[in-house]
Amino acid sequence: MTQPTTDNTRERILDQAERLFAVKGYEAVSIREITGAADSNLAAVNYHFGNKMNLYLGVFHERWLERTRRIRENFFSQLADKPEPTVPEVIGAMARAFLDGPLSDEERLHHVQLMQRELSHPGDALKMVVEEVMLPYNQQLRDLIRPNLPKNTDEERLRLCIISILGMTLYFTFARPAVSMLMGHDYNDQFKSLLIEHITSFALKGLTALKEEK
Amino acid sequence: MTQPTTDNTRERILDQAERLFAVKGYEAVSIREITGAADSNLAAVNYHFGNKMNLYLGVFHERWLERTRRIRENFFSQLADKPEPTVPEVIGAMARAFLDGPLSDEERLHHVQLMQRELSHPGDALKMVVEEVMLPYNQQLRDLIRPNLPKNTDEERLRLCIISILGMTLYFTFARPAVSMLMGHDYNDQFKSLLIEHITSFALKGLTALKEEK
DNA sequence: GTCTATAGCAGGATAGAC
DNA sequence: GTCTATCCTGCTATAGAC
Repeated sequence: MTQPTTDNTRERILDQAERLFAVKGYEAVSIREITGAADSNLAAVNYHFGNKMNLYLGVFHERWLERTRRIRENFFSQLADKPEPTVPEVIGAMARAFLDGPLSDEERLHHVQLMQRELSHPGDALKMVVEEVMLPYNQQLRDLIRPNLPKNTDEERLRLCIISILGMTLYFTFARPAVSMLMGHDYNDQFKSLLIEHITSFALKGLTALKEEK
Repeated sequence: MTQPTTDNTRERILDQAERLFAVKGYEAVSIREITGAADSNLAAVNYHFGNKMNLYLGVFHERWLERTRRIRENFFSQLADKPEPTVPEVIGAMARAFLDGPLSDEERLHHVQLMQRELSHPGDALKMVVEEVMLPYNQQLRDLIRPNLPKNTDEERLRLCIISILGMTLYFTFARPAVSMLMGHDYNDQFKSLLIEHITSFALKGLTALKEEK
């Protein structure tokens, strides 16, 4: 009675596929493993998605994209009552949305890992990731920050700054095992707060480099 | 006559394995593909390395590690005539060593891609990468920078800054396709110079966040 | 829409000749 | 050290019963 009898199988497959693709990577995961974890039949993937690659793209279109929407909503809701947010407010909201936002720790990790794979080993989903998510999000961040910068700020340098800030934030997420080893402790709530604080202050100062162009 | 008749096959396999593992990832590459590209026999991998995973680890031990050594040497040689380098000199040398150092563009990309894979999808080589390379390199950077910071600088915050700077630099290397799309142009020499300049100034300013702890 | 069965193939690994 | 031949496993994908 909980579900209106609609395709539960398809959803379970998408859930498990996202998790497994994120953790192990596309080639390392077999359809057998996915359907096994989803408690469905081996043939279900081919029935619902045609083939394995299509399932992978389906994960991006039907799961990953929806998550980015939630992250972005969280980001904007933090700024909702601020018609003209300051730079630290913008950066802080961004870092919080990514590191402590609406996703569970596991979701967040999988989300960034999937993105990460496409960025460093471009595949069929990269174009979508960049054009539908990264480009618009980068632009929105620029537009929010630019009013607080000198009028003659170089557009190209501003873009580099935004990429740096996002790159830094992503890095702290996907390289979590390495960061833990380097810092000598786990990703608990206290450490996440420290990270958000660090990213905000580091990026805020970093942006001041824009004010001193010759 | 060029080579003293020693195991040329083994070396060719390592070369091609590194390239292919970096470009496609461990699971996506077959032994057949590697030995084919290396102009050697299918059985050569098993003869020289025992199995596929051992070849992968061999790539890290016999190729990847050697490259990090060259990058580090390049870094130190830039600072050789400066007994007490300033912060921008240290950061600039680091960025140059990574983005425009002793490696060819292709080598550099493969090098960072391999590292990237281990960081975001931890495997058998991660421990080695972190313990033998990242930990000591992070520490060396800290030791070079600390003398230029206030005495009471928080060690943990300094660590986070170093990780941020390296993360940013790595990001600009491995996410090259995405960065190109976001910036609207290619990675030519001019753009690399701009990147080095950007990283140096952004990181220099970012570090000033350490001076204002309450 | 779900399942079984199986085709058809590619993969890692090894044995044994040279 | 190199090569061929081969084993065996596991994969994707599909056909066809239910």
